[in-house]
Amino acid sequence: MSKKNREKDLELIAFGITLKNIRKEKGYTQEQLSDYSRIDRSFISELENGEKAPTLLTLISLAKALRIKPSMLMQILEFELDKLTQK
Amino acid sequence: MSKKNREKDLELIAFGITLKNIRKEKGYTQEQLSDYSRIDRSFISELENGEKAPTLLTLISLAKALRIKPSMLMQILEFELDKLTQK
DNA sequence: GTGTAGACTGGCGTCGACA
DNA sequence: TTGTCGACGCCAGTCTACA
Repeated sequence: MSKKNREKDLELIAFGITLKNIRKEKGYTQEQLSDYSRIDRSFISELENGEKAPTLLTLISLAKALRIKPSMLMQILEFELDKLTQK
Repeated sequence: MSKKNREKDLELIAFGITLKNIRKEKGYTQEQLSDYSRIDRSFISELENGEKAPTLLTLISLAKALRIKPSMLMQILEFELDKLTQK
């Protein structure tokens, strides 16, 4: 549809917030998470800022590295998304 | 690396099974799900057969079309994945 | 420790068609 | 109704580098 005004998707913003929060709770740096998940650090940075959309496999890799279930990650994402859409 | 005989990822197989099961439970055809989610029908077919990996946005679109929470979809995926890895 | 930019490769996702 | 095929655009994801 109207992709002219490329504003970032709220889902990606919510995912970024979720990822960053969990990472910090676990006390990891982006670089450590990159090592554990084998996802490029610069890409993790972009994910946390809601600039890119991960694939399912990337999502699962990150969840594993964070020792959290993907479904739990999605639950938190939904929670963050609610907060964003209520504003 | 370089697996000549590209065996499919178990995660994608599990996702495909999950997607197909939920779709059938809702009584949708691939074409109907395609209309609701605005994902190409041929791509949905490939997803159900574990041949492709969806992005997070595609995953959420499909979940919405199926009137199920993404976190619930992931829970079922984890269940199916357990069944696959136990064999 | 993080954000970003550029260049690059592979694969996500679309479209049309046919069994 | 679904699987698959070919063609293709665009973006996921990598890598290097710098503030």
